[in-house]
Order: sequence, then structure tokens, then C-alpha cells
Amino acid sequence: MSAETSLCPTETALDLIGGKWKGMILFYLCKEKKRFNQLMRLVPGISQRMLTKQLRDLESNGIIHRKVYPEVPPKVEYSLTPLGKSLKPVVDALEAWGIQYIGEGGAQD
Amino acid sequence: MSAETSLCPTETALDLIGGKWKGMILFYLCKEKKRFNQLMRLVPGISQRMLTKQLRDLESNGIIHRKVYPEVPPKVEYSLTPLGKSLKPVVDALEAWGIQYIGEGGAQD
DNA sequence: CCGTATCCGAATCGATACTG
DNA sequence: CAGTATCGATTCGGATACGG
Repeated sequence: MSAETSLCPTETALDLIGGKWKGMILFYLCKEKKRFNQLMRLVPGISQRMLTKQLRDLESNGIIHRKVYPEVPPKVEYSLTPLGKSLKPVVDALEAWGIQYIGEGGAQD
Repeated sequence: MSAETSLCPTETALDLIGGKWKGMILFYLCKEKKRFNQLMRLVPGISQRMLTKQLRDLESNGIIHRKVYPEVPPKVEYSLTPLGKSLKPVVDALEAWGIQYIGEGGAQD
């Protein structure tokens, strides 16, 4: 009825990428697939437990794909699914804003 | 060495809008300024405590402005600062994704 | 109308140790 | 290499009551 009751689809998208780490993980996976320890190094300050949790979460939401190579030593690659790739405009907007208003140096409080 | 060490400015932007509610609040404030109880009605399921907290958080990050009218009954209006307005592309991207992949019906779990 | 204060259970998260 | 298990500290978050 009113102009007041608009839809709010931002909730869902933020629900998928809205944690503390998911945006960053997506940011890196947007470029190319990565292995577990690569992500550990790329995402500063994340613990194994957290990274595992975030990856599982993204996977269960159909955003990333987890490919296990049956070999020793174990090797697992994470990549974006088509759904995950569709989030690239969002990640790009996030990145563009960050560069413009924070600067290239990365996160500073 | 450095193909791996890219910058990641998504962290900062998500830090500002990444909570459960901030995206939705921003989404509505993008359109026009709102009063406290308007937001209460717009954001389904949020409590007074939470709304207050989120608004204070956004305010302290310079994203929204809180204008108090010194009158009875009290009247407070929240609006986007220039910095807040600069986040509109991000909110738009979030919204566009939501519409495309979830549908107009709003958030469905 | 627009908040703040307090209580209290639930969820989160870092650190650490262990496994195939 | 890529995780899982467990513990304890911190924070989150709803319900309720109160205040300007």
C-alpha cells in the first residue's frame, strides 16, 4: 500500500556475505581458486577454525565449490560457483568504495 | 611475488554495513530520512535495543546523521551523511543481486 | 516518542591440541 | 595439508522495566 513498504533484498545478500570474513574470502576467490592454506595466508588474523567455518557456510549456501583431490598430501581447492560469480558486482562495489574512501593501504580503523 | 598479496578493501566496507541489520537500515535511509519508530516498523523483528545500537554504531562511523528536534513529544530524524550516501552503489548492488537471485518477495529463508 | 539499564541465556570466537 | 575437538572468555541479543 504505501511508499513505505518497499522490498528489502539487501538482507539476503548480506546474510550470505555479511560476516566478518566472508567478504574477504569472496574477494580473493573472485580472482581465482585458492587452496586452504593460501586463504589462511591471505586473510590476516583468521584462525583455522574460523576459515573452516566460513568456507563450510559459503559452500552450504551454494556460493563456493570445494574440490578434494584424493592424494597425499591432501589438496583442496575452493572456487566460486556460478551463484558465487554472480556476486562479483557486489564485491566490486565493496572494493570500489573501500579504495575511494579508505585508500589502497587496506583496512585501517 | 605479489600476485598473491592484493589489497582487500572489502573488509572495511563490510565492517561498516556488515551486521545483521545495518544493510537494511541503510537501504531504507538511502531513499529518505526516517524517524526512529518508522525504522522500527520497517525493519521486521528488530528490538528497540538493537535499533538503537545499530543507529549509534552507524552514527559513530559517520554514515548517518542524527537530528534531534528539541520539542515535545521528542522527534529524531536519521539521514545519510555524504559518506553514507557514497555507499549507495554498494546498497544498489546488494539490492540488484537480491532481486535477481531471490526475487521481489523480499527475504525468504 | 525516543530512548537507557539490567538481567540472563545463547551464540561466537580465539587458542590449543589432536588427526588422517 | 587440511582439517576436527574441546574449552573458556567475550559478545550478542531478546525481554523487561524505567526515564526525559
